[in-house]
Amino acid sequence: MDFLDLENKLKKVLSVTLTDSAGLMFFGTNKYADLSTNFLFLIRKLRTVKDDEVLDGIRASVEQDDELKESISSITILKNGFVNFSVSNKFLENGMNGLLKSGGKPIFDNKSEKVNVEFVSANPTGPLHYGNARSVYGDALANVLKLAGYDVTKEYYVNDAGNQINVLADSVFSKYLELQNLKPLELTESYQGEYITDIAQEILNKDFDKWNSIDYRDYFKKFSVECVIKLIKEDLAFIGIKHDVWVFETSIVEFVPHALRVLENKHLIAKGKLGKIQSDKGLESNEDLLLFLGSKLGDEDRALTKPDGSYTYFANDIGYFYNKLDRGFKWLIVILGADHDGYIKRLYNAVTQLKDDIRMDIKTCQVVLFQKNGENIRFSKRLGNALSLREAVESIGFSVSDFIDSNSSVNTDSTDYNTGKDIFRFMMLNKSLDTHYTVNADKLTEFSMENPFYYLQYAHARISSLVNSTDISQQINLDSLTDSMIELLKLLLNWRKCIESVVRTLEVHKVIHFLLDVAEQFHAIWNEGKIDKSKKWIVDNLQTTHDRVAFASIVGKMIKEGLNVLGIDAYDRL
RNA sequence: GUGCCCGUAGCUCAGGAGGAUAGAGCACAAGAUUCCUAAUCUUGAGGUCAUGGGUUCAAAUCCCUUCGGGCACGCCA
Repeated sequence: MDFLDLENKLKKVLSVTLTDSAGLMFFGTNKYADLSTNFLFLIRKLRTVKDDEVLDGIRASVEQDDELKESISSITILKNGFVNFSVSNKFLENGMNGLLKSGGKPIFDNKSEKVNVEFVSANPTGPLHYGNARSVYGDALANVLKLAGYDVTKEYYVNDAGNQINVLADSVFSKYLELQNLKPLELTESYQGEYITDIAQEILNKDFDKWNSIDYRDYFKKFSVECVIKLIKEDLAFIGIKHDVWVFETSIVEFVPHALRVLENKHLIAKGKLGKIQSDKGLESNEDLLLFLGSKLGDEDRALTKPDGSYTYFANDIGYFYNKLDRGFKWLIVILGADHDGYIKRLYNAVTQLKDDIRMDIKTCQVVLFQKNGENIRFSKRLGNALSLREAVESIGFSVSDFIDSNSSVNTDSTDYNTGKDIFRFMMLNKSLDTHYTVNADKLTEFSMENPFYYLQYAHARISSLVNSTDISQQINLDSLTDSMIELLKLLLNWRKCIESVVRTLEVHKVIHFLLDVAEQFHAIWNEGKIDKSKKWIVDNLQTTHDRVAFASIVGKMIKEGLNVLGIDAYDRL
């Protein structure tokens, strides 16, 4: 039993007297109480009541439920109208020993619902760049959902069928010619960057001269995409991401007709003209196209075919999501870049029409702005001047190493950790996806050393040093804890509530903020012990010491579990 | 012009299914360690929550106006 359970139980009891429980809210541990509710405000709206009578009513309800009765020690109503609950020592002690048993891991029922989380899905035309930084959010979100009992699949969709793949193939081929001192292609559009040369060189090393004479494209496409995907996988591994499934656009086109048939049966497809033809791209003729009638769903009509009869990207996407549903997923989550914002509406409209009783959430991440010398940096993948994801991560890791080397009091064992990856993930997961986040490149060191990352790690390291020297049994007595420790315990009992909130809002950064709150209280308690010896974790009394250290171990495990869910290591030493 | 996101302390950002005196880190000022890791803690200063209206017992939070910034507005992907 923790605060999540307590709330749910109280909600059930209290909503009986309300016609509509939608507005019934609970406020977690605050300076007024362990748990508060706006119940009285709501009941006042329904009828004129006397506060005391409402209070008696609540007390009577609580009395009738054994668990509530045991968990709640007092209920009061303040003049301003909040109903405040205090929890009993029994609740705290039971909750604490529950946490001890579960080892910091929030326990949820197995929901066994299949969830697909698609993220990154960058076009396979080059290594990942800094703009893909926020993809770790999708990774962490998938982890949290897994923790909350869902059957989660992390997926990457590879757009290996579009025109930009032709551009990639041409770029590589052109470089391939150049390496042989032959005349390169004259391309209006091409990808630059070392990796293009690397790929071309690799083909050259294999002595594939024959491709000069016949249609080179198919071969160069296939080979180049393979190479680039390898690069992308390495980049992802570098920041701790591994997708469960990679789906190729070329492999799902067969599903497109099936998907379109479903929409057709719902009269959402028709032949027609869009009437918005630009005349400068050789598309003067306004031919009849297959259209998705988004106008029926609050959007605009969208083309499903091109004049040559082939499917548009949109049509292929519908086929792809049909395929996802075909694989049994009930909840589809997609993390897109802000530049795909205008695409969301049509995708959502089409996909949610494919099947009943599914849930779809499309989240966009706003751009991470990168500043150097006080100026914003713009990147272009085409020009090859993009700061790569890898460079960004390494630069963080290196600045940390530099600091460690120059500071003799620091234990250099920490170089065992992939600090760059960990800090990078922490930075990205610490902010809401909606925020327009600015990273100052000139202050990467500052970001490394002054950011809350180490604050949190330091708490974990301190706990590790305590726990290592003590054997921990299965039982902790509440009496052994100081008041501040009990306050911290109350916070810990909100852990599942935090996870539940992430599941509801899909906002992973709440996890870090929760952990930082925990660390803050922990550090404060630690320093109390410096002023008052009786408040230290390790004291003269053996039993007290055991109980306190055991409690600290819960805090440590929770921090570790929380960080691990986010794909970040918890450090035992700094 | 239209759509989405944002505007909270000097800076970077939390808080946002409405709720009690608006928070953190950095930067700034002053303190704390003979003893569990001072990468810590305590205290201080710093705010018209962009603006103007509306809904409500209650608005940083919800709705509308205006202003400012970001990202998009193809039969490309």
